[in-house]
Amino acid sequence: MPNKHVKEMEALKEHLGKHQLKLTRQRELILSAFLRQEHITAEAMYHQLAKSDPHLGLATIYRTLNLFCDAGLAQARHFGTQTQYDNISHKGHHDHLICTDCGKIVEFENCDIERLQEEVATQNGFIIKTHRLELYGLCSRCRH
Amino acid sequence: MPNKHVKEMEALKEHLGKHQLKLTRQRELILSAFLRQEHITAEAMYHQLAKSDPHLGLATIYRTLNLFCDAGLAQARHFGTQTQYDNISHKGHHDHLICTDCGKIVEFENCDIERLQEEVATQNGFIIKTHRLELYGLCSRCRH
DNA sequence: ATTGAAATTGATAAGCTGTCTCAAAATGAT
DNA sequence: ATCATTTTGAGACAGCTTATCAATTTCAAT
Ligand SMILES: [Mn+2]
Ligand SMILES: [Mn+2]
Ligand SMILES: [Zn+2]
Ligand SMILES: [Zn+2]
Repeated sequence: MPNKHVKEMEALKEHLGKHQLKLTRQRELILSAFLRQEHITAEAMYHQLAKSDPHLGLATIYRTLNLFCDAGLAQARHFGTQTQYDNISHKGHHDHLICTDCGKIVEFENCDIERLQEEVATQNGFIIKTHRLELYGLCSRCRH
Repeated sequence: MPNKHVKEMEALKEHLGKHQLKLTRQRELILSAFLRQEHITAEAMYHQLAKSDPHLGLATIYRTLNLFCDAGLAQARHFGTQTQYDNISHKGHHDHLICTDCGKIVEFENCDIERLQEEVATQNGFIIKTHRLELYGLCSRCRH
């Protein structure tokens, strides 16, 4: 576990402590791998980790990534067919631009859009809990 | 087929003609049922139509609703677990507010948001083809 | 109206992603 | 060190949608 992931490790431990959950070798391992990327699917991580840990089960990966979501370190996104687990440990809320050709994902944040969303909700008597904004198109390289 | 659905029927016929597809009793039937609602799942329509047509297959419903998507009459949305087929025949693009408590869905359109989306895309070198904006929360009734 | 190539249908098998089950192993409070 | 509790791994299972394929229907050309 690299030194730079200490803060996230602490956050996980705090969540575990609050919910009578245990810290296992697998959870440490998966956290370390997870924090190295921005978005990853359970299967992709399964294959990635199989090289060093051939007996790590896919179910454990799913369970652990979902645990990270509960702990506020990850967020599940549904860009394509498989769930992408988004690393939100060191950044706040954000939305995505997705290239339908090469799969490139760009994260962005736009306060004006967020404010207008609240406005729309208020006009309709809603109180927003979460939202999902995804822009699909072609990135600069795939456009040509 | 009610008289008021003639325009959509024509749109479907045009799509069929352009793609060497045939007009069948099932397609007419499913179109008629589809146009009576704003959003519906394939299974919901299956059960709805089973009352009058017990032999209409679920696969045919799926195939036909996907055909409507190709023809521009419908749009597939993924609010929950099942695909919702959105009737866009008589309205343009729109986004949704969804109550997580009672499932109520409100459609809205906000040009300012759309414009800001284009801005974000341009800043990142993207050209938007489609987008998805969903606001999840509590409606006025479920808030209390 | 009849023909016949091509498309469609219905029943069901299969596919895909993700969760559940459960015996064995690991954890950690005492 | 003990031992109740949690976790793991392997595979079964579940939910939703698409693929398969023989039988039927459509429709353009007689
Ligand atoms: Mn992200
Ligand atoms: Mn709609
Ligand atoms: Zn691209
Ligand atoms: Zn509600």
